[in-house]
Amino acid sequence: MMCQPLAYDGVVTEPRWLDQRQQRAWRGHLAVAARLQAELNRRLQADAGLSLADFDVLVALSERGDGGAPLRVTELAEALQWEKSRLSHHLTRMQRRGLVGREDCPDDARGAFVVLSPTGRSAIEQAAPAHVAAVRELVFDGLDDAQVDAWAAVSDAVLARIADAQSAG
Amino acid sequence: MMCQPLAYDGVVTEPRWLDQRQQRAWRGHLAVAARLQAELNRRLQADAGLSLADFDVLVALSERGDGGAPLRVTELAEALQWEKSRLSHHLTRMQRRGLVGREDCPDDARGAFVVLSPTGRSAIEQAAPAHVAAVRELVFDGLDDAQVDAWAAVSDAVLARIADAQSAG
DNA sequence: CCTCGTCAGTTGACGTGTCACCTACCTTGC
DNA sequence: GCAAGGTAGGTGACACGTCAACTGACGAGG
Repeated sequence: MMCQPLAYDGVVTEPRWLDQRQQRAWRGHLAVAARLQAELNRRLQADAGLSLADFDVLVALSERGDGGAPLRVTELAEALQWEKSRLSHHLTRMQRRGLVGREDCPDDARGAFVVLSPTGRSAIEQAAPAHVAAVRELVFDGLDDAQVDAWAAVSDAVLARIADAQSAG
Repeated sequence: MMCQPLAYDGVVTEPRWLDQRQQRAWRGHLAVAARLQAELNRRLQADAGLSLADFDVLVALSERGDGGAPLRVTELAEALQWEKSRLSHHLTRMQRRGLVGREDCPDDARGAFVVLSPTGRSAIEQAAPAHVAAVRELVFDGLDDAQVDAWAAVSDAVLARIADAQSAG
């Protein structure tokens, strides 16, 4: 990841790169994306020994609860919007650390279930409150409702354009 | 990086995670950060053989121009807001591909200059227009001026809180 | 029942990022 | 001039992501 605020003026002059206002927003977004991720990751690592990726996997698993049907790898990948390959690698690492387990799927011999281990469950339960607090502290405590709505609208607009580009591409 | 839209409701109930509006904004931000980075990276890779990280390094170098004093590694790290270790690794990889070179620094025998090779210069000059176009297409063509300003304001507010948190330790 | 296309999931190679640590050099104070 | 501490930069180990290729199982058509 992770690119950084740069003006680009040295290499891009025609057609004009971005106007002043756009450049400010763009650099802001890049900086926020990079630092927020770094800071949240660092805190989560420091006080729970988890990465953001671990956290997301564990949250997705714990949301099914013990009662529900166990999650298939592909379902989990869908929920996380991850590539299957990335998830497979990550599950291998998490399995090595005892956070999750894999189980055979009786209905489809190709398939596999992913299950939350007791260790994984207690890790996520311990980690979540501090993570939530960090997001509040670093992000939402500094924004009013109107800003939050405006931000969401921007995100929706950008996501729509990305989706368009990909379906057209 | 890159975490994904998740509700977290299963693990976080008290104090209440985020309200509806905050959750929408948060998930939006995470999705935008992840997909925009992925899409821009993919395009840059596909049509110029560069990663976003390569691009940023090359832009920073090319902004000094041939006339200016060559960049010290630490200066470059500062400009990019990268850790020195990360930059050192990345320069090694880029050097292997012939995009940049390192030169001894006469004033300080510990130091090193980073220089843009002809290959690197032509790579960045070729890559920049399409990258700019992609940012326009995916981001700014879908936003009006008010949205762009609002977005920048949100970024500034979040960055300020992150900076506060870090200086407070 | 067999085969051909597809699907679930894994693997290996490789580029990337971080942390901890190291070396070589500079600088300051004596 | 020299010891002590700081600085510039690099290195190795390891976690993470992506791409392409692979294995084995499913499932529809003949």
